[in-house]
Amino acid sequence: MISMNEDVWLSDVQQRAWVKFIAVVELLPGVLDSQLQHDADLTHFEYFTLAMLSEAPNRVFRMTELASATNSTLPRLSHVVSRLEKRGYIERAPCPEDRRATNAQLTEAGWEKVVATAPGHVATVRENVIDPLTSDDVADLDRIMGKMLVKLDPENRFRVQR
Amino acid sequence: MISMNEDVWLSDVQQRAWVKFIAVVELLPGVLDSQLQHDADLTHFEYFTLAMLSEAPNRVFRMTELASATNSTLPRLSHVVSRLEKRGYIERAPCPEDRRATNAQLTEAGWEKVVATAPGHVATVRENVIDPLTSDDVADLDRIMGKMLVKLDPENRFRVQR
DNA sequence: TCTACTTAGTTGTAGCGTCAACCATTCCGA
DNA sequence: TCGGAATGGTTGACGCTACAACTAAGTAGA
Repeated sequence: MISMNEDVWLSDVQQRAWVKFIAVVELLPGVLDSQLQHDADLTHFEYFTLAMLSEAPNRVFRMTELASATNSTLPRLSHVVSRLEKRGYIERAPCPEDRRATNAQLTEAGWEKVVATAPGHVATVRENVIDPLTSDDVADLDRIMGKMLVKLDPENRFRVQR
Repeated sequence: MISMNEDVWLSDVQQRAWVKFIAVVELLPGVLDSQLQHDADLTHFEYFTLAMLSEAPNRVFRMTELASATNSTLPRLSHVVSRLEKRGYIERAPCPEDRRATNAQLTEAGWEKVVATAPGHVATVRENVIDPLTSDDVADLDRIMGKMLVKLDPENRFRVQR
């Protein structure tokens, strides 16, 4: 587009990689969302929130921590937690140590929801992302995404192992 | 989560790659959107729509083709084109060959918008995606995303070179 | 040529995310 | 200890997307 000037646009090789990458970035969320919506009546973000809680000590997170772990803003998380609370998957409780803070606790029903939902979700991830790759590909993917994350998430809010 | 059973979840290596990858998939759209919103008052999808049109023969696409090229549904595209039309970047015209169809034509103002917006967008792509990678990484990224696309976009709606 | 089906596109509605405004609590310096 | 700033979180309004319903035009079979 515009010109192939290397200062303005990308080289052919870079361009081809970028076009494929952005296509995947656009397509993948839709695939994950439809499977979860269809099979569990959850958005991917809702599932991800429950999954993060399920891995936390005592299945509790403070809202700010949970927002960080899911890379969401606090308002977004607050809305989502409200919905999940209405459905009985999460309970809110004031944090004793800091009375400004709120703890989000995964309920038993929430835990069971994650357990019931995970296999289908994992199957979708396998089918679309992992299985098409060789083990060398997976290692390359890990390395490349790690490099991008340094730029995209310098504070490591997502708490990814680096 | 749940168990490390290989049939249900992923191996450690796969898990690490997946966690990083999904983090990038969540973070990248926000980065692209903020830059474009801030510098050009466009969403990434709006920019992408204009960019696809700018590369089309005569800068015209039928709505269905444009929806395919941008991987959007027709309703979504219709709304977006309506907005871009109000801003003078696109014009709609009935298609002479098939009177059901509508042609979306990039206007001169739309072309100039793309030309003015592209450098900042490309700089963002470079900074966050391309520059952190070696040329070997770029080649690996191209190969890996190509494999995923076979699953995610079997019809090649995105019309990516394979 | 009549009818039923398919294709192309638009519109309205409901739901989710962003942003700004707001309240409560805690921290910190004078 | 008092007042301002920073932190933690919620709420409401607005904008964008998905979904469903709808119109219009083309297609295919009897």
